[in-house]
Amino acid sequence: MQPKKLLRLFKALQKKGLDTTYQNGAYRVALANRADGPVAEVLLPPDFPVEVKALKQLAQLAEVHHPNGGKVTALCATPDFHPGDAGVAIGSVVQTKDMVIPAAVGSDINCGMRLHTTELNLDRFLAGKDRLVALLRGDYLLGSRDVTQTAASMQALFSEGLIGWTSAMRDNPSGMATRCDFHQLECELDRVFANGSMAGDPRWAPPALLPDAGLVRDDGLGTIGGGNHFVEFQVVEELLDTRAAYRAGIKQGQVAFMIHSGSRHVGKFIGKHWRMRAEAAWPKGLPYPTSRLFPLSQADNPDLVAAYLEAEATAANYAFLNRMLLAEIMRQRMRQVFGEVAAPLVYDLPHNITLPRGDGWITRKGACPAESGQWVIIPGSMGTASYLLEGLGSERFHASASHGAGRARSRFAMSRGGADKSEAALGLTGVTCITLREERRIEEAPNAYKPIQPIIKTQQAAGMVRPVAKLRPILTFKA
DNA sequence: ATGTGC
Repeated sequence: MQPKKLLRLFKALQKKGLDTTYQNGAYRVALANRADGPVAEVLLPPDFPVEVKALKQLAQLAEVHHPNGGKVTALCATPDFHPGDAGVAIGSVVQTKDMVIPAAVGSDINCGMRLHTTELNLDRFLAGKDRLVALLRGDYLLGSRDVTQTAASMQALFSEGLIGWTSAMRDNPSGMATRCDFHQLECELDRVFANGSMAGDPRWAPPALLPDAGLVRDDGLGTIGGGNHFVEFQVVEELLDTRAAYRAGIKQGQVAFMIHSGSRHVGKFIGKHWRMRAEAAWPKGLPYPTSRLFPLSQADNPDLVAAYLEAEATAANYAFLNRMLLAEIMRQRMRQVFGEVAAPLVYDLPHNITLPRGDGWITRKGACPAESGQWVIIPGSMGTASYLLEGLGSERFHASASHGAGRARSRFAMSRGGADKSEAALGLTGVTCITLREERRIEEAPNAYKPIQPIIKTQQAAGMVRPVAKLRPILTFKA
């Protein structure tokens, strides 16, 4: 969208009675029609496209409140902001007091990023690339991974996350876990957000994953998933903050790998269950919110709020293990091809999660936590650079940052008949992407996404993040 | 996001 058109949109919002001003690179919108209503900061690079639908969804989110107590106290939108399917835009950060909104996270609970460096340089990597691809193609795309485990270790995972799972698995490993280096995994727990271990409970997990006896064959763990999720080899192209890079253990010219995935069907199950629960818990006799975004109120039912957060944590724990196992598959195959190559974890973080902050909660949907000193990982599309950054804890943006470039064109727009599907038009020139289905390459092509550079620059200028390293893609796997 | 739907 051109700036003029964007301006017209904000003028239209003003006409609706919304107080709208432009201050220091962000549109500041007072979104609720009341004096104490929340203000939304919408950070956009100059001349940047944004969909009206996404802004309408943000305005809708601002209006969520519970008649028995609970309201939205502030919102912001990151520059990769785009419309979401479930009525909540991707790139929404919402601060709530005395309530939580299950729909604000949605189904992709603890979708997030994981970054590893490796000891390999580009030449050594390229020499083994074909063998590695042959092995990984089977692991990632054909379903041959083996993460069979006991119901007890699944329970430990759901209730205690990675700490629970590693201690349950290390003395009696099964499946691919027999080849895991548990000492390494435990040493790396402090490089996972919240140690990858949140307070969950197996009672919220899909029952099929928790049989009374015998082994669990779960077909979700160690899988990439669809959409923008990927596993990718990259090379560290440029260090933008050498001191921070040293702390992260990342060196120029190194081959690295990055993982973007979430809680798969577990998050879908838990997310859907709790959107329905929140609807059922809405006070009888009162009109439904037209947005159908139902909050859970602390004053109305504190146990239900606690149970929801526990359920979200249960799915989050599963996502942490999913990304850890995707990385383990990578390490195990790299050992097969290159011998004993170290591939240490830099960081693993969620960008789809509810967390306590101040005297309320922050729900980020497609936005990274970026508290002061926290690592932030922002992926580009499969043809463009990804970044490691450091959070600066900007209060104006609720210590948050974007989670990617943001979609510019829908999957349908990319794949429909008549669309130019040449490599040049897709922006795929020089990109090696391994997919099971050709349509994924088209739907997820670089030109389906907005440019990453202005998104990073704008957030840097706004004082949200400091870039540490730029990573260029070499080889992408997409399911 | 989801072995799904435009």
